Amino acid sequence: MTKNEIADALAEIGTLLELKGENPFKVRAYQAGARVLEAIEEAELARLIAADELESVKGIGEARAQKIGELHATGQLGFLETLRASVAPGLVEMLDVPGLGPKKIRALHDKLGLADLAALASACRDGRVAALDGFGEKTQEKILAGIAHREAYGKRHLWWLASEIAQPIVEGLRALPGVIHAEAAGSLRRGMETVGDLDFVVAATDVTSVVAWFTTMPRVQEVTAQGETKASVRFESGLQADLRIVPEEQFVFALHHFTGSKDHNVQMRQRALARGLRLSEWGLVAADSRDPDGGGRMADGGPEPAKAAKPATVKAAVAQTAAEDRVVVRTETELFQKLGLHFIPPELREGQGEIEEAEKGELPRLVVLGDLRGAFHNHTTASDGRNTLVEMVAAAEALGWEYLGIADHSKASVQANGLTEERLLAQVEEIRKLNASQRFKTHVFTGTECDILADGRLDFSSEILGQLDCVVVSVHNAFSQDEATMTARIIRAIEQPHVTMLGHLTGRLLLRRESYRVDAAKVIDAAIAHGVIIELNASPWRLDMDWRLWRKAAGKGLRCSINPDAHETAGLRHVAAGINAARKGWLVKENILNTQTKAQVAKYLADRQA
DNA sequence: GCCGTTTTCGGCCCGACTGTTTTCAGTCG
Repeated sequence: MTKNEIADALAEIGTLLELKGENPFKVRAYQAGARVLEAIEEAELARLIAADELESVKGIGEARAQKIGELHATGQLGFLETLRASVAPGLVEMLDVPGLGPKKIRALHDKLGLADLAALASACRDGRVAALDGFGEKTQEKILAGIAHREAYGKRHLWWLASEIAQPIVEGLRALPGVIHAEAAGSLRRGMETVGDLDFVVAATDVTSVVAWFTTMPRVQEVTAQGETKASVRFESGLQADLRIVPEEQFVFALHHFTGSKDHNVQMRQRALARGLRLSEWGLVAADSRDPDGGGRMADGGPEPAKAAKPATVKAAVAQTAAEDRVVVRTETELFQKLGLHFIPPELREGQGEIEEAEKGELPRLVVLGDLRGAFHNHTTASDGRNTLVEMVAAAEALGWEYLGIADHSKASVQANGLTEERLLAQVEEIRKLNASQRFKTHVFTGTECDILADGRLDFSSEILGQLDCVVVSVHNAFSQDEATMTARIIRAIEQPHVTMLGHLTGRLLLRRESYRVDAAKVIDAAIAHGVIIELNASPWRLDMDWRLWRKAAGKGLRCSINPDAHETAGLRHVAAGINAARKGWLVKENILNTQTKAQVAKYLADRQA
C-alpha cells in the first residue's frame, strides 16, 4: 500500500472513531498521524519500516507504527475492517452537513435509526428531528438546507479565484470609518493552492458598522453567524467568508491566529505554555493566570462562593491585566520574538518544522515576485495560445521582464495545434528577426513544449531540439499508464540530449482532474542526475510540481523554473501563484532559473546545448 | 493514542456562536 493510501486509512480510522464517540484525543492522534505520514517521502517510509524506526517519528507511537507496518506490508488492517463494519457508511457523509458533528449524528442514528442522508432529509421533513432532545426547529431547517447545498458548501476554491474575490473585500473593509487595520488571513494568506473559505481580520473602533457592511455585501446569500466580535456569510457560489473584529491591541494576535494553520497554532501555543505563557487570538499572558480549578467549566456541584479571583481565559486575563502589564506586541515579528523565534512567513506556517528552524534562525530567505526577471514555457497563436508572439513579448516587456521563453506545443499534440518541424523552424527564424530588430527590450528565447510520447521518446529529433534555446518536455497523452510505465517513460525522456526542463510533472488540474500516476521521487533523482530542471508550473489550475515536494528536492540539488504556461498575455501574471507555491516549498532565489539575469540564463542554456 | 528541558501518568490549544436551554453542550475554526 502506498504512503498516501495508508494516510487515508489512518484518517478514516480517526473519522470512524469520532463517530463512535471515542476519546477525542485518540481521534486527534489518528488525524495527526495521517498528516505526519503525508509529510514523509515514500522511500523514507519504506526505509523507516524496514529499519523498525517508525516510532522515532514524532507523532507516531507503538500502536500506530504497528498499524502502518501492517498496512504497508499487506494493504489490509483487521482493526479498520472491524471498525468499518461497526459504523453505517452513511454516517460519514453526514459529517459534511454544517452543524452536524459526531455527537448529533450519533443521536440521530441511535434514537431515530437514521443511517444515511436520504433518511435524514426525510426525518427532517416530517418533523422527527426537531422533536429530539437537543434538537429544534432551527436545527432541523439548517440540516435540510445543508443537505440541499452540500456539494456547493463542501467545494474548495482555487487560490487565484478566491484571491480575486477577497481583494475588494479587504479594500472595502479598510475604507470603512473606524477601521484601523484589515487583512485577509487563513489559507489564502498562507498561499495554499486551494482554499475552503475566506478569513478576514479587522481592527476597528466600531464593531457594529463593520459587521453591518460585511453581512450586506453583494452576493451574500446567507448570514450564518453574527455576534459581537465575528460574523460569517455564505455567498451564492457556496464560498463562506468569516470576519473577526478585535481592538487594535489584539490585531496581531488575531491575525496570527486566523492565519494558522491549525498545526502551526497548536505548536505555537504549546511553545508558549512551555515558557510559562498562554497564547490565544486575544493575547499573550502569564500561564499562572489560569483559573485555580483548572478550567472554566464547573461540572462538580460544589463551587465555593469566593472564586472570582483568577480569570479562566486568556481573553479575561487580558481584560483584567492593567495596560502596562500586558505583553505588548505590535507586529507578528515581535510576537515570534516573544517566543524566541525568528519571523515565520505565512506560507511556511504549516506545522512542518518551521518552528524548529525559526528557533535556530535558519529559515530561508524565500523568493519574492520581484526576484523574477523573465519566464519560460509560454504559448502563442502558433499553437493553442490566444495572443501572437509580438503581443506576448509586449506584455512581458510591460512586466519589466528581461526575457521571455516561448514553448509552443509539438506536432503530436494535434488537439493543441502542435507545430511541425517546419513551422517550429519558421518560428525560430521569426524570433531571431524580432530579437535582431530590437523592437522590444525583452529578449525572446526560442523553444518548444515537446510531447513525451507514450514510450518515452520525444516528438522532435535531437537534431531539431539542438537548434532551440530551451526545450520543455511534457506528457499530454496516455494518462492512464500505470505508475511504473509512466515513471520509466518520463525518465527516458529527460535522459535524452537537449532537454532543458520537465513540464508539469503530474498533469493534475486542481479540483478538476487527478494526477497521472508517477513516482515523483524517482523522477526527481533522475532530473538531478541529468541536470534537468523541473518546472513549477504556475498556472493556478496546476501548481505542479506540488509545493510539498520542493523543500526536499531542492535540498538534494534539484533546480526549479517558475513557468506561467501562459496561453494569453494575462496568463503571464500567473507567476505570482507560482511564487506562492515556491515559497511554500521553502525555495530561495538561488533555486530558480528565472531569477537570473538574461546573460546568466543565456550562458546556462548555451552550456546545456553544447 | 501520544508524549516528557518539571512528567512513564495525566494531561492533551483556545475561544466564539448557536440553539436549546435556563446554565450549557455541540460545533466550528
